[in-house]
Amino acid sequence: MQTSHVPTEEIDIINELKQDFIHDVAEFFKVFGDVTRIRILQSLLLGEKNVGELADSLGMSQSAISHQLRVLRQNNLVKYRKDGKAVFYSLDDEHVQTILEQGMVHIAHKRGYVE
Amino acid sequence: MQTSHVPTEEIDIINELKQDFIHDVAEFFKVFGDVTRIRILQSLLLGEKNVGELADSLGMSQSAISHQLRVLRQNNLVKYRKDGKAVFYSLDDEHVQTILEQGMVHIAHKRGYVE
DNA sequence: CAATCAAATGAACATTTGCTCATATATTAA
DNA sequence: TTAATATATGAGCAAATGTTCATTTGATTG
Repeated sequence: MQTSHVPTEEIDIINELKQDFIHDVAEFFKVFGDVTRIRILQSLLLGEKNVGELADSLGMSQSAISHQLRVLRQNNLVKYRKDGKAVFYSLDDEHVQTILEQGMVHIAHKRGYVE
Repeated sequence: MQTSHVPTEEIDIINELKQDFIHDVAEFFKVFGDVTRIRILQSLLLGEKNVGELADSLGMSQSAISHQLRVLRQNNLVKYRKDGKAVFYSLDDEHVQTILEQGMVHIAHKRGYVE
């Protein structure tokens, strides 16, 4: 066991930060782990859409979509822009797109669609 | 509405494949969306470990870890190697590592740890 | 102003999830 | 073979999740 010059209190604080960090990472991935949300994100890959358009194209209720958009919003996966009565949603940043694409590539490989 | 020369039956088959694909992608991300599994994966970033070592280092029961390892196994996030009574687990492929790291980088950014 | 349309929200409910506890399986050692 | 050790698994339960339904909020139009 190695000795250290860092006080145990500070170690505790660091471990707490680490725990919080892990929690946030898991929470972030959890958002990708739902069929409806993946469908929304895929739809937004093609460009911004308002809530009604998303509900129509996915064949789901406005309420269900709105609930899921809140989850996506709160976790910074999408951003939005108001235009009159409508609210247009789009992907937040490149990380979201990268992670989504990596996941799709991984599954495509596992399924044998790609060598 | 555009016309197409592809029979509706085939379109149906394609849409079903698409649905299955989306389902698999969501299922794949769901596996990353749990604190215990993220902790296991992070631990395996440093090298292979057996079940007991994982349980000890994470301070959780052997059963809980084993249950989660099964989820990770079934979804091809980890592979394993038997050695006597012990079973050593390690990350399955680079996609897993890439996705995990992208997620951590994303959160680090969002938290302001990185410019 | 009232009426209308788009989106957000809260409560309720069924389903899923992750743990514990007990037990089973498998491998090695005595 | 029996005992000991490592891992896997099944049942059960509490907590979390995703949808529907009803209602509210907010913005535009008449």
